[in-house]
Amino acid sequence: MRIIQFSKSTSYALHALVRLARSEPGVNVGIKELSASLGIPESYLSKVMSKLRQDGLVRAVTGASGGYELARSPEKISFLDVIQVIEGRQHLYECFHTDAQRPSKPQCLIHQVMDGAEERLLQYLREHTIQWVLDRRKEHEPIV
Amino acid sequence: MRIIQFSKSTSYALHALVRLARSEPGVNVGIKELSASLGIPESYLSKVMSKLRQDGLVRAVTGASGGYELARSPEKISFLDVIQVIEGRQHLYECFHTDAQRPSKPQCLIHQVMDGAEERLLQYLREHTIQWVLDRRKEHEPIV
DNA sequence: CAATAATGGACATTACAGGTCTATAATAGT
DNA sequence: ACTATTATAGACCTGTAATGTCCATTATTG
Repeated sequence: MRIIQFSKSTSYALHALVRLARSEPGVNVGIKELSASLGIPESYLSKVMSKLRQDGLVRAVTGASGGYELARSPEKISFLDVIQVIEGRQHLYECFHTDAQRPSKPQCLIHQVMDGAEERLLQYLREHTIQWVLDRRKEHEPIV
Repeated sequence: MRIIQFSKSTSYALHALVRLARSEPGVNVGIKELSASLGIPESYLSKVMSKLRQDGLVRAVTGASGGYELARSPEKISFLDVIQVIEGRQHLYECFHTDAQRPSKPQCLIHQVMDGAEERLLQYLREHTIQWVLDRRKEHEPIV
């Protein structure tokens, strides 16, 4: 049965963004340094970073001494932002009979419950940002 | 990237359970009737029902005039129960570096956020049961 | 014994996650 | 201008999971 779990790419993206948020502003971090410090395959991480750039979460500079930096401040990048870029914006649940039988008719009750559950999930992810991680990070021993 | 969405099987299972909950107690509903009334391929639905039986959500009787019935009352079957049977009990998130580098060490902060989000989701699914659907069903026109 | 019905296994198909490699374009330093 | 550096986009490969079908077996009722 389908694995209901965020992809590795999401994990990669989140860690990369925290890493970028920790570097001096205005300093580009190259894919080599990024992948080495996080332990992620370089060629694959570059795909993920490309996607983050296309969706406006990071800026990229090509050429010597180029690299990546955050496109906006860490408190403006929520977990939900990152997840939606990587995983897409599909809903958590789709009734097997949607589209076919009811074009935008009132949802069935099962569907309503699932949408309610999704909203709880999204709300929490919306409320937590990269900055949240940075703040907590100062307190404990620096895990990530 | 991996689709973060419940499988069709989960949708099948939820609809089937609501259907069983609506039938007279003590009456077995056969796979033919079940699949016909829901519009689900019979051979595939039987797989799903088998799984529900193995995990104790329904009882099955083989042989003539056999079929399925709920193993316990609808208010004791939560959405979470069903989902965990079908999708498994994996966590919504796994850091790409778990196991390998930190055997049961304190989670990284990203992990903590994701676990928090998961808990909100699970809580909502735990609070909504098959009976919840039956109750609401009486009010509106019977959608599902 | 015969008809009915669930079970379990094998199997086919499709899609996608994860990953690699390469050619191309852009940039900084010499 | 040349060269080294770096991101980008594309093609390609592999394994695995979701969906679904089919069949042989087992169990139950009449």
